Amino acid sequence: MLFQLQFSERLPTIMEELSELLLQRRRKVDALWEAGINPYPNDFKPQHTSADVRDAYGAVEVIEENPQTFVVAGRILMRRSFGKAAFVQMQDRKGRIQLYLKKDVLGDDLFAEFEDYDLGDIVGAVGTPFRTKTGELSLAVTEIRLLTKALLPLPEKFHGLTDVETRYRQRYVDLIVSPEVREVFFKRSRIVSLIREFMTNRDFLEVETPMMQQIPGGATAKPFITHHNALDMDLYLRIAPELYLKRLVVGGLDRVFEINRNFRNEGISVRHNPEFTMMEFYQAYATFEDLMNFTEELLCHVAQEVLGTLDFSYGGQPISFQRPWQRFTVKEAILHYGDIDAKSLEDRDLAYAYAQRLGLELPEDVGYGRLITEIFEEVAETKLIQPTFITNYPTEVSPLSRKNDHDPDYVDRFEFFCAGREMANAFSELNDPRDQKERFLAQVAAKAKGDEEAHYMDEDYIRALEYGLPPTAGEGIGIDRLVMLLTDSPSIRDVILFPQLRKEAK
RNA sequence: GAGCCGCUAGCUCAGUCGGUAGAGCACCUGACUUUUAAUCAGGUGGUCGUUGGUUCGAUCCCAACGCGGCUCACCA
Repeated sequence: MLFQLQFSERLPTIMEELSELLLQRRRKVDALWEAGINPYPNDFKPQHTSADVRDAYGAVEVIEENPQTFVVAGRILMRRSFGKAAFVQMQDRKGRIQLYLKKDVLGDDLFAEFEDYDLGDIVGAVGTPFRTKTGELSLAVTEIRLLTKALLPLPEKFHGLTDVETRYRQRYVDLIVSPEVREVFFKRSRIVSLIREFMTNRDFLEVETPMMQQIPGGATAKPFITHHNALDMDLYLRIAPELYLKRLVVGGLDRVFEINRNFRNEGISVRHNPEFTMMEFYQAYATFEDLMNFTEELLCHVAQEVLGTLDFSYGGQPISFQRPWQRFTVKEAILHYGDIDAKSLEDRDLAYAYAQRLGLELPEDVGYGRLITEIFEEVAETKLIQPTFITNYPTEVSPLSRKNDHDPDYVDRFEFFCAGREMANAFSELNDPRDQKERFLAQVAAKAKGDEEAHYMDEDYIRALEYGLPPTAGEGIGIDRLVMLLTDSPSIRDVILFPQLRKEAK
């Protein structure tokens, strides 16, 4: 086995057109094999991380004579050599630690081997902590070993990797050299964990529902289509889990949540990736008003834990999560941020004329509900910098929401905005199967008229409602956008490890 | 899908009013046993995104295309 591996590794390199720089590294690997050294061993077990060293000695000013020995492993990022000694900066999953190597400690042979290491190589080292003249905590290395040879050189140490295309395509390089990028994804993981913990503590059950659906439902969006060969059936990648989660509430799982991907076949922008992560949750016997309070509690908890404060900034704008958060109805927001009086806004034709002045291109027979929703999005959405709940959405644009008891033209729904973006959408659920069927039929009619994003009829969902969905409120929170907000990231691509790009140009 | 901007060494960037390119880092050689973007001396490294066009000559001017960024449209 070892022989085969060495044999294959030592086959003459196919003469690709490689620069001298790249050929040098390959020759080093050949030389290692020839010297009987495996450049890719897998028998070194690190017992500590850089954080263990910091935790144990970071606060110790004067380190005693016989400190603890640490066994660490990581990637070499920097080296400063002095002939018979060298400083090396090594990075592992917890951060960076400086290693100090001396020829008289390592011996001539091992030191010579070390001198052939390159930036980017992965090494294992044994050493004891000490402080350098300048006070930096370092490990005085007694043993070091090459664990993985790197064939490609790392980006420059000072400017790092700034080419955004390379950062997204080769995220592995970005993560190696950009501590602030690592930090964003550590925070993302922490945010998701906190949400999961918060939900679980409130007795919500985490579930997973189909990503591949025969009828894409639960949102107004264009789906991706795929095909199952054995069933010879087209399937849609889900645009939302909503209808499945509510089926579970029918089934008696009356507090459920799911954190997972949705897929929407739409444009890509700093706010949109074709696949994105949502948390959706449903709570029986709750109303959309309960969920406003719930949302405040959840997001304040997450912000406090992740940032240590409720006051932070996004893109240079101060944001305060201090409660209570402001609340407007759709119409109040239009009147507040737009340039139309209350009486005119109530008049469909005058409102339509206003929409035209705003440059909105709407069909002449557009319904009043959709009309004022479009006006709201145009005049108010980007101005909602501080956390804001918007309520009183028209029934026309809310085919899955419960009608308001006092005004059936509006539904018991809110959307949550912050930093000028929609972050969440929630409503008391429509659980009257006959009403739901009529709403679906209206959507089907709209689809027949060419509305690509109108909902499909879902007969099984109606059947589920006929068994009885308890009074329920549900909400979806955009995780990527929340992470953007809490990490001050200008683009959704900065919070998604592998954002969608076109195929790489040759 | 449209508009604008960008693409030069492994990385970060200069540059050529058209005469086939430079720097810093990295790498190689040498000096150096406490550095912090270590320092000092010398050196290697490029089909200037791709394909055409104009021209005696194109990395530079023009066109198309590719990829990326931003804005707009669609949307969460």
